[in-house]
Amino acid sequence: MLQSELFTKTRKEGPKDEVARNAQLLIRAGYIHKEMAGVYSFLPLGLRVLNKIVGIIREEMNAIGGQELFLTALQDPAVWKTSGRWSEQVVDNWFKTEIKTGGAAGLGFTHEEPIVRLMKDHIHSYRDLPKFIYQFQTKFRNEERAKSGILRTREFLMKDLYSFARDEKEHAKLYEKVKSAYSRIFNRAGVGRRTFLTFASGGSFSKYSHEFQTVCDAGEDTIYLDEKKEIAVNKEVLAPEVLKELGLKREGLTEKKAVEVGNIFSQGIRFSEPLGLTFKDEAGTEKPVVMGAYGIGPGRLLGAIVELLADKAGLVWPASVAPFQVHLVSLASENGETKSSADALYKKLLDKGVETLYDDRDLRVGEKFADDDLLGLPIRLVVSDKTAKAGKIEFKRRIEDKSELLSEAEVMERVVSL
RNA sequence: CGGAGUGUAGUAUAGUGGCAGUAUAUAUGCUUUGGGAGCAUAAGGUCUGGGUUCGAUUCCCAGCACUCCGACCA
Repeated sequence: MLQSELFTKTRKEGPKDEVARNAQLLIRAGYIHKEMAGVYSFLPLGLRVLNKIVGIIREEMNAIGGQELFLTALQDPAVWKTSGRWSEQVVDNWFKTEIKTGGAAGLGFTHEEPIVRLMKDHIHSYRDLPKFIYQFQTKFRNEERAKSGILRTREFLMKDLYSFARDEKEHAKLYEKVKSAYSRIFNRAGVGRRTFLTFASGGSFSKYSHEFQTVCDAGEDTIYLDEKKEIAVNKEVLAPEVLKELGLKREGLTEKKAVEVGNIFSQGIRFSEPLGLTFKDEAGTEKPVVMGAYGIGPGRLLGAIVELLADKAGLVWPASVAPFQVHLVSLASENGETKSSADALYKKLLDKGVETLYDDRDLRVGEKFADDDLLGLPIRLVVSDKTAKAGKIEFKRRIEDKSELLSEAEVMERVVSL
């Protein structure tokens, strides 16, 4: 894409109404726009990152047999009344609204109720199980306090996966599958080294749930991490008997702030029973389906990546989620020979399928490089009179300080293999 | 929901009970081109409503918005 045509502008200074580093940088770089407290729009660059993250999650969900669907954001009160979760006393962060012709609708904060009701039409026999069903859907939560930039918002995209199993034993297998899929997702998204499986409170149907916590100072959660075993315990369940059960020693744990980028939990028959999602087993006995629910917030994960990897100069994206792989920066004046060779290189990169943002703007070097650092694309290629004279192209990685002069063939080889 | 704070130009910031300033961004012209250069000109602003006052952007009250700390987070 031509940067001269990109409608978003970078800013030298961050907004005064944000403190969180993720929002500061993402707004400065033109990736997101704040609509209201806790409500953010994604602009072209931000949307590209978000879609990359969604793509990774989708691949891993499909790899374990997940089937994608798209439920509605508007929720029918009836099914929520059946489960008991329409009540403000039970769930206090609903956004509710009225239907013109009478009645009400809620904006979904999760989707167990509608998916269970939906699955009743399709699951009748043990032959119909097990199943993994998932979606990417905007969730609405009327948080009393939005904070931490895009890490905790009132409207956000969520990948929610639901598992349906015949019994606890089968459920346990599904649960483990998701656990490993999640590890792959966070590895691929570039935060794997600092993201840890964390034991958290499980609710009424299992002793623990599991969270995936990315350690960084911006995190809202406090976890106790065993760096060697690479597992952690959420502060909410930290107790001597828990540590004993998990084989952890208090002395071996360090307290860390972390962002909950994913969670997985067993739900047993909490929803299938009241809503009547049952199947007949081999003996013809009617049984409630055993469920699990598994969430990842792609937007929050995006924010966590920023928090974890960004530096003083700006954003830093792993290649797997970067909006473009290459930032081609032309330092040539308009309509010269050097400009032509930069244009030609851009075309070659596109022909090779290399996602390239081409800074073809007629600006001074300082501003161009400052923008380059801020935008955080993995590789910067510079074409200038200097490089043209040497018959080379300057190659620099965002995470390194050094740059090197390479031939076009060498450059192509490196960027195509990304 | 409890506590604290802040609202001045697109953005970021000064300042004052009496004509509201700077930087940056924007527009135009000239100069300039390896780390946000320079000169000139132009356009652009006191959150909303009430009160005190001859006069309020400034003081007071309310509202709204935003931020931070805490509580909450299925």
